[in-house]
Amino acid sequence: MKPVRTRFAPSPTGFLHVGGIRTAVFAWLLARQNNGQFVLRLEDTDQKREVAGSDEHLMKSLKALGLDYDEGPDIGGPYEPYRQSKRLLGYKLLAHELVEDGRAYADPYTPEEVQAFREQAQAAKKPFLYRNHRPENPPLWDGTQPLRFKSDPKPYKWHDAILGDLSTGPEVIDDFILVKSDGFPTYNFAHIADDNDMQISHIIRGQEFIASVPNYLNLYEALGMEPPIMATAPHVMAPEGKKKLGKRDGAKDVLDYIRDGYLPDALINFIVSLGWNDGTEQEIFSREELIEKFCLDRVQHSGAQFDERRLLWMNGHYIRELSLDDLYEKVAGYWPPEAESYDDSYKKQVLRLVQERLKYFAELPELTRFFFVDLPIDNNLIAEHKQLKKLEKSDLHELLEAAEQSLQQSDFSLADLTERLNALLEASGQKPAVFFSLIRIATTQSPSSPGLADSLAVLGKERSLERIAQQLAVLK
RNA sequence: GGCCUCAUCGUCUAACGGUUAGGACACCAGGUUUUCAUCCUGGCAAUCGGAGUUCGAUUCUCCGUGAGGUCACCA
Repeated sequence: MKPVRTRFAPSPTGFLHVGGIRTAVFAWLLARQNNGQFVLRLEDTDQKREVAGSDEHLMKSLKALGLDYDEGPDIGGPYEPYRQSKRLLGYKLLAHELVEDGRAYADPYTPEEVQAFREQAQAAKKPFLYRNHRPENPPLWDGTQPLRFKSDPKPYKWHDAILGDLSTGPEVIDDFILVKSDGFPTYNFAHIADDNDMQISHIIRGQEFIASVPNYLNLYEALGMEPPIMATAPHVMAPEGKKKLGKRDGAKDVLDYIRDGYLPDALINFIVSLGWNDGTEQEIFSREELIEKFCLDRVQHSGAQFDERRLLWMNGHYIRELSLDDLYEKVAGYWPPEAESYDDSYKKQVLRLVQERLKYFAELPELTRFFFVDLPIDNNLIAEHKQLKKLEKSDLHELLEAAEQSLQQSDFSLADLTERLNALLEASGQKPAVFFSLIRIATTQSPSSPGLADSLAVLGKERSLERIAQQLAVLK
């Protein structure tokens, strides 16, 4: 068997989103699983659509997800260059071979004339086939006309590593363009030449290419090349509606997920499990497990809707699994600005308290700000509290004052705080939802927080009592 | 319109032709003597329709229906 060499071959026309990166993940897994190579090749043959800087952006995205490639435009490799715009000579030579073999010819029509043929076909409600208009005596190809493949229409049966056996009739085979009038090859031509040159063993791509495969098979034959294994991954669908996930549906740049503090392993787990499972009830797979267990023939045949809530759950799960030290290191850039003057030990105590509720790192400031700075008193927290709003101001004041007195005696150790809070509760005859909420609001000025005793212990005596005093002043 | 592909809870999915059709996310309820979160328990919820093959179809076949893709000098 041929060594496994897979590739990801995006065109540099923008950022990478969850839908677009899935074939890259599959290809990467397959390469790692088989001790093969994963190749990055930039398909920059359409100068008009190219977006400046997106090549760098693509490479950054792959690296951020830990999808390390063995060969690529920035690191080179045995088959360089890995950028199609730098491989033009090779395509030209191959094109001339086809011309000499009588398998390619110059297209004599203007774009307008071809468009007229197309409209004719459309009006007749028939599929457009250029070969119905194939010229009898095409001009010599001088490089200024498009070069077309002279196809040999026939039915095809082939095996797709994901979808299984597929077949089509001769009616789908056409004389597609190999080289455009600007001298650049089309994707249809260039990828076949490159995959062959680069010894690619598996092509994994989206189902938008499935209709073109018979044409590719026809071209492989004309070139005398052995086609690689083909695998067609179904689309990732937009969360709303039933169409392919795209940038217009608000599909986010994967780098934005990384910036918001999604863990690469969680993203990979999520992307792979969107359409693949190992047949057991396992949901969480480490990268190593995925490399070991992933297989193309268990990839779902139908499209999968992108559900961000599931990603959120999964990321939270991965965050909870992290050790405190590891998490602390990872959230370094996410603290609220007010945290800057605090030491590692204090921030770690805070982090320990919020770890279980953190879904992604960018949430850290809103979850922890009150640990670092006194927030202004928010009267709405009491006014809109479903229990506290029923009580008179004076009653609230009385309750909080009792708390103040007891807490003044406390050493603010977690054990002492817990004991005192429970004693206070009992003495007051109030429900915890009332009494503890009041203290919690007074000391945090936040709608939610970690456990009360935990929060107070971290905040410390001085600061807690100060905040209670301020709340008392307002309740006067 | 032609051709190709697909079809199980709201979502992601499991089920050698024989299961009370399983799990996860989300949601709802209860518990862990404060909120939120975590964790635990429970609940809601699905085989697109119709024929056929079979003792028995989610599973195999056919016909519908629906959805997606494609019919570019885009990839």
